[in-house]
Amino acid sequence: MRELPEGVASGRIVETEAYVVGDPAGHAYRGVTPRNRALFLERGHAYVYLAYGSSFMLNVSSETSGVGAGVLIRAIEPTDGITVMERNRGTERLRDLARGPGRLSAALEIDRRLDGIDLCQAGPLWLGSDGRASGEIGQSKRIGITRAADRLLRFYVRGNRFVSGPRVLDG
DNA sequence: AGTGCGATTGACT
DNA sequence: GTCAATCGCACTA
Repeated sequence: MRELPEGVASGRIVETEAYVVGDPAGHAYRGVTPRNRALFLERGHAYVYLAYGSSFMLNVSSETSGVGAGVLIRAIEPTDGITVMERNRGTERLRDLARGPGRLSAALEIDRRLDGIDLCQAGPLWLGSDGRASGEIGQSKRIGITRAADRLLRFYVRGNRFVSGPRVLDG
């Protein structure tokens, strides 16, 4: 859920990637730095960084305080605040609003200012559950990385059209 | 202080 | 399908 002056924008998370403890592909692999410090916060905090000079990536810290690991949120299925997201993305194509981590951040106006916030309590950005089943979960290799590229740490709602990249086959 | 490189995207052939 | 833009940051010296 993203709380903005112009209203609430939110959606269901349909695609994630895990960057686990001891993972050479993870930003926490080489220890704490100014950029990745939020990965070492208690699970449920936001780690936001800029990739390729233009795209913000939203992650959720996933271990206890002092241990670095996180989950990258790669896509959401938009449910509320569609108009706001359309304006932020410069398109009215629903499927393109938040399919991909950079697009998701653009749609929800996520940037470094949200780095380190607690996503488990109400605020400018937070996570909630509507109690509904998410659907069948597929598993695959992570997208766009070179190290530890064969690990099956990407998870997505199988067949969901708001998932970026492969969404049917495992592996 | 300088350098190389991405957890991507959008434009283009 | 291919490819360049773009810049903060981690790494080397």
